[in-house]
Amino acid sequence: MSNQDIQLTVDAVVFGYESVPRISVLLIKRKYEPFKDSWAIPGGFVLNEESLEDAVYRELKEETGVEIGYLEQLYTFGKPGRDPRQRIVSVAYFGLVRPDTYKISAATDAQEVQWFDIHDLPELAFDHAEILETAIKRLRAKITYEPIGFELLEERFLFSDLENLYKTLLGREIDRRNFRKKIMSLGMLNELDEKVSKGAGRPANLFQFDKKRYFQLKEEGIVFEI
Amino acid sequence: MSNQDIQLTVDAVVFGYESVPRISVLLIKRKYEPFKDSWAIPGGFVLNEESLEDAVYRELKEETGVEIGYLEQLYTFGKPGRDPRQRIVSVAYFGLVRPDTYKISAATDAQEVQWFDIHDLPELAFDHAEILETAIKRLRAKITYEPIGFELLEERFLFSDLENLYKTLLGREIDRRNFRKKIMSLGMLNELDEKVSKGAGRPANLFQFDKKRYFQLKEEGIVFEI
DNA sequence: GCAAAAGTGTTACAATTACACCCATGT
DNA sequence: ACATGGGTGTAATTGTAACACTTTTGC
Repeated sequence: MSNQDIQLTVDAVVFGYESVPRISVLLIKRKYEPFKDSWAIPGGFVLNEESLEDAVYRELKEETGVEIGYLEQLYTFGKPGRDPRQRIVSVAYFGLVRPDTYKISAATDAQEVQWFDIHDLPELAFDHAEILETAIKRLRAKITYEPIGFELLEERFLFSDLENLYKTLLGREIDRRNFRKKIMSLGMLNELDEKVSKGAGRPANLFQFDKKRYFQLKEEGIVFEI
Repeated sequence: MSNQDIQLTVDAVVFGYESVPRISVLLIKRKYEPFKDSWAIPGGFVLNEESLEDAVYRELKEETGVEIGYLEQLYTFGKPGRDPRQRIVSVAYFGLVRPDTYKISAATDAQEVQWFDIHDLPELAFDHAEILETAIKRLRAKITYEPIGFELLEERFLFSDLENLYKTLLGREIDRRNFRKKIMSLGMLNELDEKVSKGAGRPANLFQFDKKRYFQLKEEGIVFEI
């Protein structure tokens, strides 16, 4: 009927955030040809009876041990020749994980898995550089109009963490006062009654993103926007 | 290596605009099972050596005669069971055509091809209702932050056409004066020295979208936004 | 001369930006 | 007491929203 010899894979571009601060991405070192020993985005073939999302979760778990918190479809890459052996079309996803997951997987170093600063990347296999670039663009754009930044922070976080995340990701200075006013005026953050000291300086309050409230507000047509 | 029996297709959700006004979408009536005689989004199998985009252009041309002006990837649909016979993953695209193309293809009615008002749709085959819904959402969202509306109008158009397009697509009234001020302040439209009369009322000026200027402004960080 | 659509400005209000000092803690 | 990061308010500017009358044509 269609005389096709096209294979289907999924790839997962997973980002993390450390308060160094840096945005990092999870890569694996390939064990087999082609591109043996090159770094690559984790991923693999989709099984006959599993959904694309299931395939991403499975591959990611198998290859890196990471369980993802936030995941969305990014783009489908299908140029002939992107894999030197055969025609492979890959549905790329883009995901975010919290620092706790982050540390665990960096420790689970049995396989060759590593977090890389997105500003200090190795050469990548296949067209993975392009995929990664697409994902970074999406991430940067998306934190300004959807509250996905919180998926990169611990559940309870300092306001300064949020601020630094935005500064790092947007690559520019942010006015602390205005940023705080804006975020607070959205009414999606709960201020907790707990303070944390980072060793130096005045202890800071912990905050929590209120997902329920966010969806309520979204219903009412109020949109997240920085 | 991967024991896959997944087939890959592309689908093209193509929108047009008539100054009735209505937004319409191009559908075909299926000739074969499954869903024989149902309406469906045009599309088909990707050939082994062609890119996904090439496949969309080809299928669309073959099935509807339409040559697309604007095309972008929409989303990839891959749930098992979306095709009753076999596992098929479909990369959906979303496209826009100008009214001239529009009329030609509506006339080229040899095959069962038809434009449907997006508010008056037939039952659709497979999961095509979901695909179409995704595409409509994207279109609605996108005209507010990218100048793709112009791809639905003739190259030279009346300001009122643009206004009606936005009114129709956004489904709400627009203040004519504010809309004009805003669009004009972007500096992406050329006002031509030609007037057109629509039978009744004062003749209106023709306008043209200045793509070069748009890309210049985009470089400078000025963004289109309504 | 009247019906129909095009064209145009001003004012009130809301949102955004710019900007600097005091506070609470650890050492 | 000083170094460090946390927390806060106001004024100027800019952008957005609301609003109605005049102009040009066809009939």
